[in-house]
Amino acid sequence: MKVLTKNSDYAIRALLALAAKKGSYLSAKSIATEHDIPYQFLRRLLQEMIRHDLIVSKEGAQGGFMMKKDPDAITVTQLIEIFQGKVQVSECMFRKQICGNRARCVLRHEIMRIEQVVQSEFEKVTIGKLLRDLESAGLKP
Amino acid sequence: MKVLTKNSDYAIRALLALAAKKGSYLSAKSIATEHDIPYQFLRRLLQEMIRHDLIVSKEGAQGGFMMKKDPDAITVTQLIEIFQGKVQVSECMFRKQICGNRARCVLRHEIMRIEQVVQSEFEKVTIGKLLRDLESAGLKP
DNA sequence: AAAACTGATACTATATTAGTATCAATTAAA
DNA sequence: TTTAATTGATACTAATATAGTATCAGTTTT
Repeated sequence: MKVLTKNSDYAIRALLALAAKKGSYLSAKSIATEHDIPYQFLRRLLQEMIRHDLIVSKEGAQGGFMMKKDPDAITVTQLIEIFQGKVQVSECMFRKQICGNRARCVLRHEIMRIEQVVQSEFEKVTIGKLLRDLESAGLKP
Repeated sequence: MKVLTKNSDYAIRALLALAAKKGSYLSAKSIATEHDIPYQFLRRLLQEMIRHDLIVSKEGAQGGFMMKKDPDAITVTQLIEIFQGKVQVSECMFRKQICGNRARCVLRHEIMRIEQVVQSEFEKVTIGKLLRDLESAGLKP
């Protein structure tokens, strides 16, 4: 079971790069080569992040992408939701015979509790936090 | 992001059925029809669970499957590991440029911490617990 | 005008998940 | 002792998700 797919993985890395160069434009190409992310793949991810208002772009030569949203306000949960869909333990694990009536389904509570825990753990991790962790270790993203 | 696939979902439901009828054999067919699980699919899951010593089988007419391991000793984590592989947040999210040296990678700690939380949450949920929850709600699995 | 870019979108490849089919061997019961 | 009900083993197909590639039009700087 893999929690983060390449989508989210690459997106996080690209955001770290942009957050580190806050205020200036980075081209998709430079991010792709520096972080070893497939170029066209990355471009799609960047565009998706524009649609979600995390970053902005500038077209043309010397153009590129720049951070828009506060890195501390971007959580891993959000990125997972964008690129892998909302975290859900099971669509409804207890259907039909077992759970004809959802309201009565005690198991749903258990499952939903775990969903909450997983989500809240990922919510603690923001791009800003990851960046500071990296910097305090003397690594640049 | 879907945490439980059909594999695990069906396996859990089958185990609940077996745990409820502890001591007697239930055929794959009866479990499949009662719980609306595709018959041949279920058979493969049951065989996999035999290999992992969770249940035993008896061949021939009136044969079937029976609980072997204590339901309280079967965690959802184990089932996820059997049917979806070990829980891992990312293979190694921070490779190459960022993390040429794994030991130095502070982010790995963050990621591994979340892995631990996710796993331990699922470890709290055993088949035994789920069964009792169901029963105390007046539902039979 | 050319080069360096993004926007949009279509396409292919690979892996995972889900489900089906088949045949041999075993056991209980008619 | 034959038949029906079952598991064991395994091969196969279908659907979906993930990963990656390609192309062309439009924009901006040089």
